Amino acid sequence: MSKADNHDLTKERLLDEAEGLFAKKGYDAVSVREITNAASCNLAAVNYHFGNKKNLYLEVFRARWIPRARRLHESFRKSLDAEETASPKAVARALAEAFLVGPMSDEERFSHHQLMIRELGQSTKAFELVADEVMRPFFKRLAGTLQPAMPEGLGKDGLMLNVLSMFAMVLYFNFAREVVTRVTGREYTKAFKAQLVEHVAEFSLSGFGVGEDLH
Amino acid sequence: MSKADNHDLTKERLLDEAEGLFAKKGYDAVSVREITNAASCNLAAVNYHFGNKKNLYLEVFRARWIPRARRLHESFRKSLDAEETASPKAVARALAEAFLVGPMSDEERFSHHQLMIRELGQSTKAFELVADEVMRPFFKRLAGTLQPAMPEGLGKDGLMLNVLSMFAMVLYFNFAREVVTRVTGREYTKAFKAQLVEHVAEFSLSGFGVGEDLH
DNA sequence: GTCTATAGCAGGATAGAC
DNA sequence: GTCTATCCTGCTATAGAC
Repeated sequence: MSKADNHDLTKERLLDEAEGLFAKKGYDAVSVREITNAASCNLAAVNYHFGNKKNLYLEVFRARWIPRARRLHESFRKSLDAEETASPKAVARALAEAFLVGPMSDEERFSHHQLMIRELGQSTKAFELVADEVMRPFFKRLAGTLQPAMPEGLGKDGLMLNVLSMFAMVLYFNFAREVVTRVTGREYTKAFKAQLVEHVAEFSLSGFGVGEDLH
Repeated sequence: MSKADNHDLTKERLLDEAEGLFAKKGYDAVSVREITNAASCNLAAVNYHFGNKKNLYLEVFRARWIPRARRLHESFRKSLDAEETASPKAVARALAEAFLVGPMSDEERFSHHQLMIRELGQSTKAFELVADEVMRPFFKRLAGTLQPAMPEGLGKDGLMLNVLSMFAMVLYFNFAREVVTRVTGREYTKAFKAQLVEHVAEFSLSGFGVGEDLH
């Protein structure tokens, strides 16, 4: 293995482990020692590769979170293009599918949404990044796609509130698993996730008030 | 002022300040020094009154969060009883109203939901408390209220998913204010909050699929 | 009950050998 | 690039004066 390879590998491992730990426990609850242990490298590696802990956190967003969000949005777009028309029905289903089942593993999806949630409340630098580079464009585009099919008289605000509500659901069902499981008695099996997709798609579709049934 | 008064006041101030700070920054990001400074008392006060930091956190939930949640649920119940029948329409509106405007100040509501969000992801002792003593009973009862009015063929699971979806919205609009503001361009004024209540009520009502219009 | 002082430890960061 | 050794800051928690 060349030095460059090793260099990259260490850095990548650090990013991977850091993301998992930050997602699970939050920035302040994770120590640099914990991260470097998990990545099987030395304590000094974080400072060498990223300067400091805060910067590692930011880099997790830049190098991992944002690209994944982009992949997620692409996956959503693709399954949408497969349909003939971008009916609200198709949009609702494609979005639910992408976020609740989507192109990533359960672990990855959980980390992804945990990190998002942790940032949504605060106003950190990572939040700015996520909000401006990913969320805002995504919501705008989603609103644009849905707009032609929305009922008359629904203003720009109303449209965006519909989009946000739909997003609120996928977010909740991803990150509040514990509560969902406790209240419904259901584990996140394949069958239950399919049911969730169905539910979110139907619920949002009706919520849009377009008077169209999913079935 | 008697000693007992002072004792209580210090303890109460500690709980108040601790809740605000924990909500804003998260457990690990807040130091005991920060809390005692905010409460204008001595560093040792936390250990004297609560034993240790972790226990203060738990006590914030026991003495502040849970009672407030109960008040919130009562306020919801009351505005529901004022209506003639517990139609889905009335339920949706009352719930949105209670959680988005409700009986508390903006600051208080923000703290309340931030703390909830922070716990939803983890599986801490505070979460157990919140989930078992407050959320589960509330959701069950809500489901019971809605059940008679739900469409035929909607199973127990489907009903609970409806309840959870509705809750997901009020949660999101309360804690993701920054994003909502950035995306809609709207601040959380009285008018906008009224619009949010309207939206959540309408969206959920349609989402329930009961084929009834809010107006 | 409230304070000061401090013990005791874990954290982030760095210097310098290899 | 990676490691060890170490500095220093800031934390929780407690002992003991008042």
